[in-house]
Amino acid sequence: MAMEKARLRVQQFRQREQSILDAALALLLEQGEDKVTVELIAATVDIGKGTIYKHFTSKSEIYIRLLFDYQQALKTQMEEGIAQAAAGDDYTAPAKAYFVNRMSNPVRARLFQRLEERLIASGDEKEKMAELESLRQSVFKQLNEFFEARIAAGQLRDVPPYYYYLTYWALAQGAVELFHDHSFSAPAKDMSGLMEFIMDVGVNIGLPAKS
Amino acid sequence: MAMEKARLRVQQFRQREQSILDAALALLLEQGEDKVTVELIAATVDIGKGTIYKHFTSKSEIYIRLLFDYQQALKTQMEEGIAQAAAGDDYTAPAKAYFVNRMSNPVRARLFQRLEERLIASGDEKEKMAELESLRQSVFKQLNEFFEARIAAGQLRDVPPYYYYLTYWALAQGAVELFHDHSFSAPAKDMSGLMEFIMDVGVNIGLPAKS
Amino acid sequence: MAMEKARLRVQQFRQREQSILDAALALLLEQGEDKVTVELIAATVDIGKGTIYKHFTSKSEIYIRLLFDYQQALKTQMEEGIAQAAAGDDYTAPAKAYFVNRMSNPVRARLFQRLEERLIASGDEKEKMAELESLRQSVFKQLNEFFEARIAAGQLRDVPPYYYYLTYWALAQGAVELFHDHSFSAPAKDMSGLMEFIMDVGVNIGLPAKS
Amino acid sequence: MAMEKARLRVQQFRQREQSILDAALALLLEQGEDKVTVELIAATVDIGKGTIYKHFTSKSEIYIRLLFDYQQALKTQMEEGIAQAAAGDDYTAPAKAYFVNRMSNPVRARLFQRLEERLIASGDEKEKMAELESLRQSVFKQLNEFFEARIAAGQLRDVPPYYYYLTYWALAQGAVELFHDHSFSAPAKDMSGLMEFIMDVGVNIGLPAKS
DNA sequence: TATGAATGAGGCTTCATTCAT
DNA sequence: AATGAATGAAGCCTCATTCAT
Repeated sequence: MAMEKARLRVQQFRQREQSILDAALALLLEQGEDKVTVELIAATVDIGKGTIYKHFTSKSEIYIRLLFDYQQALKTQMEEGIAQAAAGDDYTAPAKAYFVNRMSNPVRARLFQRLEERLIASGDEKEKMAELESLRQSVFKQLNEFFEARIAAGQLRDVPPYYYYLTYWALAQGAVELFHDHSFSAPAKDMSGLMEFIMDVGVNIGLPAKS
Repeated sequence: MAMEKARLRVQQFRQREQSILDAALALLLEQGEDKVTVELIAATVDIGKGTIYKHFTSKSEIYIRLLFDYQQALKTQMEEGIAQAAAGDDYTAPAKAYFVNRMSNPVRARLFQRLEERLIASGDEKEKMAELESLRQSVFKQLNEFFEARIAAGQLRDVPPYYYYLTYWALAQGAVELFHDHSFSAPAKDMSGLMEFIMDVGVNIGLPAKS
Repeated sequence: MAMEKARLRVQQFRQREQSILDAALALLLEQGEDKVTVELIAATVDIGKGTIYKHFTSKSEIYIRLLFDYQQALKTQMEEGIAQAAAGDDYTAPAKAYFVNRMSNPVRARLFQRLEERLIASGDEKEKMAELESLRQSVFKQLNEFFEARIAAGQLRDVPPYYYYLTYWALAQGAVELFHDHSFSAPAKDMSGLMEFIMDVGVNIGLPAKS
Repeated sequence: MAMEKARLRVQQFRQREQSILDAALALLLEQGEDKVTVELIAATVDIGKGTIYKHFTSKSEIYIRLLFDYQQALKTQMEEGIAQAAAGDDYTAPAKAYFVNRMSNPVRARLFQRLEERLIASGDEKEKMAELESLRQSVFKQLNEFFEARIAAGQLRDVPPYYYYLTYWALAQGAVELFHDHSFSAPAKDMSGLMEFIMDVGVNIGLPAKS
């Protein structure tokens, strides 16, 4: 009975932690990094300022947690994409997985890019940032192997394998920026057509000429 | 005599204005947006902080001026590229012009991207921002015509013309980010090879299959 | 049976109280007044923060209890010293008792000095502080009588008796500070020799010229 | 004319700086270290909070400045005392100079003792603290020479010279504490008599037995 | 009774902008 | 016109104490 209560408490605590993270993310997406203060997050969750610091040691740590969660999800999706490509014959699966992840919420993709930079610039929490980095590197490694295999099989032009996924990264990142930038909403009313076009460019990179 | 003096004074005033802009840009490139304060700019130019406010009504206005100057230069280069393509037979000239401009100084490209967002987010100086926007739209219009002509000539796949230049924008913007992000410095030691690869992808977008 | 349980509980409660006091003192000595938070004390004793407030109404009260315990021990030692002086012929016993008490743990002596001041400054718990004061006054009274007797016996210069013990207090207190201050660790490598010298100065205060 | 104005400005700036220091010192003396906030200082001088930071980089720097000014004055007085002793035959001049300085304002003496500790504990401004230390060491050196000479002349017991001035320091410091501690105001109504008594103890330390 | 999550006043510091000289 | 001292809102973080469970 007492243990149940304790468990409940822990659960509530975790839920609140998640509320803070959710609120922080929502605010960041809506209002941008500069406008989001600890006080605002607290007010949004409807808790006291100090409570935030029971869950996170600093504002930076909130950001780190958000980054981790995002990176973790991305990694999972990428691995699924790679596995799918290895199993079947849809060689474009990793590329698509990446693109879909980034473009399913470009504002978010962009936000995390910014947050990470900011954390690196601030020099805070270097250890955590290193962990985050290793998470990413593990995905790179798998991509490297994937592209090496395709090059070896003569399915792609013979350039360093990272050319492929970094170009792809650039294209997706650029698409994210494109989507975000309001200047382009005027000419490009057909946003989803454009995104498909870009994705098509991406998945065909390095492929031998179509017949 | 008095008029000469006045003219001289006006000239000095203009020069000082340029010094402020130059110093601001240099500092922003070196130290990043967050570290550059009005005081720092003034100290760098070796003038009083108050003097800055004789030239610009706010810090934002300095940013706007920088953005204008950059956008103007970009426009000029793009127009040259388009003219070249119209005259000769290097259809890739506009694409290259754009890519070269962005990649010749990726840090700067990135900075301006950021500054513009920040200004938009802050809601300051909306009128000036609109002017900036119309500058960009004028380039878009020319690009639109250029690509429409090429599509009409059967040289490119028949998709809305803005697909081309926006995809190109995305690729270049992504390359800028790629260049900046330190995560990639590890895998990609051959940065210039990679950039060429990306540019190659860009200029070949929409071209019929190579033989 | 129920009574036994109750008694046991009371005993545990008392023990816990002592644990809190012990931990608080240890932490204060190790880390200094500023670094010791209620949370830290609770964590050290391995109890909840709230529990502390079942034993003490405030952080100040913990300090007060520590002061009391210390003052009580000091009083006992002083009374022994005075008794010894009254019985035998070692007239320096009270002085030595005091000095030994203070110097046996100068860090502690200093800490209590500080704590008391802080409490006075804060104006908290004035009643308790008055009690503490009366404890000290009772020692003063005995010392007064002791020195009066020695003056009457012509063994000491005829000045108000409190001159003696207050001067002695000052010397010991000064020695405590001296011991603490790192500026002096350089010149005074021979700390224990110095302390003996000071004690010697102390016990000889007011004595007739040596032959 | 312009230069005069500029000079006037600088002078006013300095005066304000001094006002801040004066106010800070006064508040520290009246209310104790814990109660003095940057905001309070600003309000006392009747300036904005931010203005403080035009004069000092941090709260710690204010404290450092106060410490320096005090230490400098003390040094000057000590050197005069030593010079006087060297010239004439009042060998007690240094001791008296020190005692007078400390006791002329015991609350202040105590405050500076505390401030210095606090700064050392915080680890802030280590360089400045080192300078302060060297200021003190220079006085020590002179005292060392003074006492060495007196020992060599057979005027004092042959113990390490620093025994003398450190014991003296301890006595004065203890007197400062004594003066401050309200517990003693009750028994010792004749405070100035007591202080004289203590000073007498001090200047006679190590002297051969009086005849 | 024991707990520890929640609180929020209060502290330090930064910096764009103003304004008197 | 040029200056730079002054301003104060706003941000992050700490910690003694309270209170619902």
